[in-house]
Formats: sequence, C-alpha cells, structure tokens
Amino acid sequence: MRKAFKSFKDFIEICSRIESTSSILKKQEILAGFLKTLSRDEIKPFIMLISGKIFEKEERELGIGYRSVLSVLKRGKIRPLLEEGPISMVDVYKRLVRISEIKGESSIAKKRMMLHGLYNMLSSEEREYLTRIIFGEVRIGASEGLILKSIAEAIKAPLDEVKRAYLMIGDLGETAEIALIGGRNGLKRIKMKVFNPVKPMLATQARDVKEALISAGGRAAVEFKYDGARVQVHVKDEVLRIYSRSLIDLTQSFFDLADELKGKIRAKEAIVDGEVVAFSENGKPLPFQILVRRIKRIRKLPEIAERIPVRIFLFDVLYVDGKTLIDRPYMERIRVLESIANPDILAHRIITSDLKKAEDFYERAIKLGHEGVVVKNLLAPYILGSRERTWLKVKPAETLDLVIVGAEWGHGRRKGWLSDYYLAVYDDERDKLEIVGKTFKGLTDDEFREITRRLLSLKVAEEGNT
DNA sequence: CCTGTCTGCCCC
DNA sequence: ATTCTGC
DNA sequence: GCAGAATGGGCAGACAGG
Repeated sequence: MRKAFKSFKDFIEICSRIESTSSILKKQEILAGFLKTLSRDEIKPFIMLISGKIFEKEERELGIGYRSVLSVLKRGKIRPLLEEGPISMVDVYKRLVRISEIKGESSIAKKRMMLHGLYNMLSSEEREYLTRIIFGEVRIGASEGLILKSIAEAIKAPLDEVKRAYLMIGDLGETAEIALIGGRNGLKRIKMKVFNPVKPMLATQARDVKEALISAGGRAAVEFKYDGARVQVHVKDEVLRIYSRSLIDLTQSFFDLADELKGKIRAKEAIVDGEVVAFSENGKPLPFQILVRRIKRIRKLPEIAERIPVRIFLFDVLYVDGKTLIDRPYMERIRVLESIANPDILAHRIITSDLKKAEDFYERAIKLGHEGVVVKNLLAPYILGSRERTWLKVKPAETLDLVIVGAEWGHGRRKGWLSDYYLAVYDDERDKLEIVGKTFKGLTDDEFREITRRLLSLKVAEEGNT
C-alpha cells in the first residue's frame, strides 16, 4: 500500500482536530487513524512533533528558546526567493534537527536565521504550532498516555503491551516505530537491556512512619532516604554507566564513583537503582545543592570532584545476568542485590513490624543528616516509571520562623484587609532581616482581620498600596 | 580573559 | 521537586 | 486517587561582546 507523504499542514490539521475535541476517546481515535496512514520514516518525526519534544534520549538540545523566537518573529516576513510547494512534516522536523546541530561561533545568529527561514515558509496557523513545538508546549491533550493508547488502538494490541515496551526503551517515537512496523511481535521482542536506562519507580508521600508502616502491610522494609540524585547504574563486563532519573548519562559527572563501583558490583551484567550523595571530609552528608555542582559540570571537574566527594547507596536491582527482576517481590530483589554488591554501597535498611523500631530508625536517619526514610512493602514488584503506594517516603515538614515585614491592601473579597504579606527571615550573622518571599494563603477571614489590626498597630511606613 | 544573557524532556 | 485541577 | 499541567529555585554550559 502506498501512503501519501504528509505535509506540515496535514500535521497541523490533526493537531487542531485533536485540540478541539474534548473527548479523550475521540482524540485517541483521530490519533490512531492518523498513525496508521504514516509511512515508516514519518512515524518518529510525527511523534516527536506532536509531543513537542524534538529529542528524546539524545544528548542534543535545540538551543532555541523564548528569546530567539521573539527576535525571529519581530523580523517579520520576507519574500521567499522561490515559490516553494507546501513543506512536509518530515522536512519541518529535519530542519529543527539541523538547527540543533549548529554549534560554535555565531551559532545563535545562524540558528535564528534558519528558524526565520522556516517561519517564512509557514502560514500564521502553522507558525503558531511551530512555536508551541519549540517551547515543548503543544498542549493539545495528546500527551504520553494518549499517544500510547493510540498506538495500541492502531495495531490492535493491549495497552499493557505497548506500555511495557515503552518503559523498556524509554522513547516514545521508537516505541511507535516498532509497534507500527513490527506489530505486537515487534513489541514482544523488546527486553530490558544493559545501557538502555529505564524510568525508575517513585515513592508517594506519607504523613508519618506509623501511617507508612500500616499501609505497607505492617511488616516492611525501612530505608534511609538520602538527599541526593536518583541514579541507575548499568554494568557490563568492565563498562559502567550512571544514568539520571530522566535517563541522562551522568557517568562523566561521577567519573570517580564510576571507577570505584566497577570493583564493587560482582555481576557480568547488572542494572541497579540508587542515590548518589555528596559528603564532606568528615563524613557528613551534604545537601543536594552541593551535589548539583557536579552534575553536568565540565570545567574544573576533577578539582570539584576532589572537593565534593560522593557516595552511592543502592536500594534495588532490576536486572542481573540476563534475568529481568522487576516482577519479582522486593525481598527477592534485595537478596539478589546483597549477593552482588559490596555492603558499603548498599542503602541503610531494616526490616521490621515494630513501630517503635521503625520510628527510632527514622530519627536516626534525620540525626545523621539524611532526608527521612522510605517504607517499602516487602512483596511489591518494581513498577517502572510509576509513583507507587508500595513505597512511602516520610520526611519532616519544613518549618521556618518568619517575620512579616510588609503587606498590601487586598482586593475584591479581601478589600479593607492587609492580605499579601512579605516574609523575611532573620540573618544572625549580618544582624538584619532578609526578605525571602510573599504569601497570601493559609488564613481564614477572621485571621486576616486580626492580622490587619495588629500590623496597623505596628506600622512604621506606608507608600501607595504597600 | 571577564561578564551578561540565554538555555535546559536540568536536578530537586 | 510541589501544587492544583478535572475526571 | 490518578494523571496531567503548571509552577519554583538553583546551577552550569555555551555563546556574545567587551
């Protein structure tokens, strides 16, 4: 069957049809229908454009943002040298890729020039969509979930099969390509593979240890929750790579850790899950803000690495030597993890049904400078890319003593009250108040009246509305 | 060199 | 990361 | 309760321009 090439205009038409449809099922039907008419080279560009991403896992960036678009739009339209036919959907995508490839001196000007050329080929409606694509804000209600459903519908496969494949490869365009070309068999062949990072499982919040322990089944694992960056470590023979939560390769940023880990994971192949934490010389954990200085740093990385040593704490394992473990219960995975990893790179954990012991463990985590704990159901499988209630994080609520240093008269319902408060924190070292923010929430009407009265009695100056 | 501006499926 | 909203 | 969309703060790299 021969398929007609899609113009960018066809793409826009589908976008606006989906956007103006409120029913999710209808959107899905339109999308599935369109997917079926695409030739193989058009699948990936289409998926990327409609989800407003241009790139998925690639280490590439567009380098065009708000400022560049604004400057290009201000230039207005120029007359094209040749009257060209309608631009194809794939061509628009390729041009965006080409823009991303421009680097080095005067690259910004060149990028803007190319963008200008592209805008000039488009109608005003097409331009609007292109702008939305560039900002990653297509927002027509065709997000990840709907696209997966549409792929499933297009090839008449169960949604779970498509989802499973997507979670294993972590790339929507590739998933669509495999599904639409290779069908259900193509999807089934996809397996978890080393150096193919997958989306990590996430935890939901619990109020306190008691609530967490009860909902985790009474007897549960309690692990330290570290204040660092979530990472996935992949090993095969002598090669080791470290990926971030969003599947970015961070091996370079943590080159020292990567080296150290090679001798500490005893498996031919493995994918493990953990947290990287910065430590001070005296062995105290440092806050995330310190760690982040190493992430994606290039300049003076060795010096920074020396100054900010990091440790890793592994708490799960997804794959070992050809075996995918995500469907196995937590306890079994932990046993495997303990059998392949050195004890000094494992997250601190206890397994208990005793609330007192769990709470003591939590207190100890806080005292040692960690964020709190994560309480885990012992039977829970590892659900890729999902926020699950089988993992419950508990951390202390942030509280701060603040002083109201300014207020604005309210509008509408709050007319006559001071309702917008500037808050400051007292800086001991410099003996002065530092404004840290502003709030207008969290008070009842009576409290507003009371605060207005008290603030007026304490007033030192007034200007305009403030 | 240094400094300011823009950008980023950034990290949390 | 958190917060809000619509389903 | 869930998923999606919107939001914030801070940080470093790349480039432009002096």
